[in-house]
Amino acid sequence: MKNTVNHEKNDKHEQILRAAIKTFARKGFYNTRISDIAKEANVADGTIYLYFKNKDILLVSLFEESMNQIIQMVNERLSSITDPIEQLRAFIKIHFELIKKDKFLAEVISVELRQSNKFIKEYKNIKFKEYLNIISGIIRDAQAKGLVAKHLMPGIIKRMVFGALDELTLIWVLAGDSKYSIEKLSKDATEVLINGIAIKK
Amino acid sequence: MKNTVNHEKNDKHEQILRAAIKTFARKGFYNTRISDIAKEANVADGTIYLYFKNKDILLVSLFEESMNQIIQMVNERLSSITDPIEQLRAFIKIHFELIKKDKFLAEVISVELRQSNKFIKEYKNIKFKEYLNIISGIIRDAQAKGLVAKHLMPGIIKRMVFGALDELTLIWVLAGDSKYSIEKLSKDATEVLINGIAIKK
DNA sequence: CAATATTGAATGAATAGTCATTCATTTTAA
DNA sequence: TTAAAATGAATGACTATTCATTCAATATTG
Repeated sequence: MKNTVNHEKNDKHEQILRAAIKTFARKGFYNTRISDIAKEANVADGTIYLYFKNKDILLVSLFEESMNQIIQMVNERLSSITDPIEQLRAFIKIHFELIKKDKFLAEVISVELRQSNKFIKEYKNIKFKEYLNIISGIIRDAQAKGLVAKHLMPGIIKRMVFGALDELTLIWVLAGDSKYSIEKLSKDATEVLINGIAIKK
Repeated sequence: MKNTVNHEKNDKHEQILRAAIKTFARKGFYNTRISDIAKEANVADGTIYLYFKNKDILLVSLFEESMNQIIQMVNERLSSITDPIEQLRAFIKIHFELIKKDKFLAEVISVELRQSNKFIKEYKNIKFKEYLNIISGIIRDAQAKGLVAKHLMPGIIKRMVFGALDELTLIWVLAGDSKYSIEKLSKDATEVLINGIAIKK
């Protein structure tokens, strides 16, 4: 018997996730019907429940699986850099690259994350914390090397950095007009954040 | 006839708004039932519809009326300051003061604003833009006075500043533990943002 | 090699609830 | 007394989830 087609990574799971991302991005989690996702994915409503326990879990899976990929790729790219300030620069660069690569996903994460963190029971969003901790790790490293003032708290700085980047993400994904290019956003963000955090020479 | 009680700013209107803020903060807009708000406000479900056209409008009114007050108070406080860098410093200070004063409102605005901006039809949220434009106004003024680099775009900077402050707001209102005090958040935010934006002397 | 049986993925109509909004009725107060 | 305000039960629309059924693909059998 030849290798059967079905031995490759199950198509439907991915197909439904992509449809969910696209639909949540367009209409938001609460305004999206399971039937909307089913239609977008070209499957029956019931099929979705063969792959995801319920609508909440669909959103959670979407976060988890996406954050996993993002974290892995960020860590990979940062691992070849030793200077923490350069790492922060790279982090910002990668953040915007990812947004540009998957606008729908960026929109879902940016718009739905807060709601989800707060309202989906049992969901602690470890993966999101892990993403934020990449930033605080860089800051701590920089402080150890005397590149960032010791009195700034990494737990606060990571949130400021994320907040600033996330807000810029939002204007880019929500603006129909591309008033600001990703490149300009990335450039200004890098300049302000590095200037703000690093000790001037 | 003496001034009747009803001639003062209608009690029920305010009563319902406060109940809505409290309930939206606790459960989020989509998970809040009109009956929840009614119960919190000690009125009947139907009474809410005498004061607000529907649930969406209730949220919109909440934003509008709150932002009006906030904008007025910020403008008042900034008007006595001439140095734009000092204005930015004051803006951040006031932002955190307001959060401390009304935690529920801060939470609703921070968590629901994105959703609402995107999904409530017809609602352009002029008031929120007005708030952001206070920041860009300060930046433009600072640029004119040579205190901020000309190549930074005020439309981008205002969003970075807001994003950073808003994310810090979020950790404060969502964290049961007060891991970071408002004062520390305010202090670190001010330092990083001013350092990031202002030209060093 | 058929013919038949088994499997389980996929379907989508039906269910079972939920909740925003309405409005006939009651209460308030001038 | 009467107009306005308030009430809350009833309505009607909406939708997440279920599950009996279908059917294509694979396995079994003679």
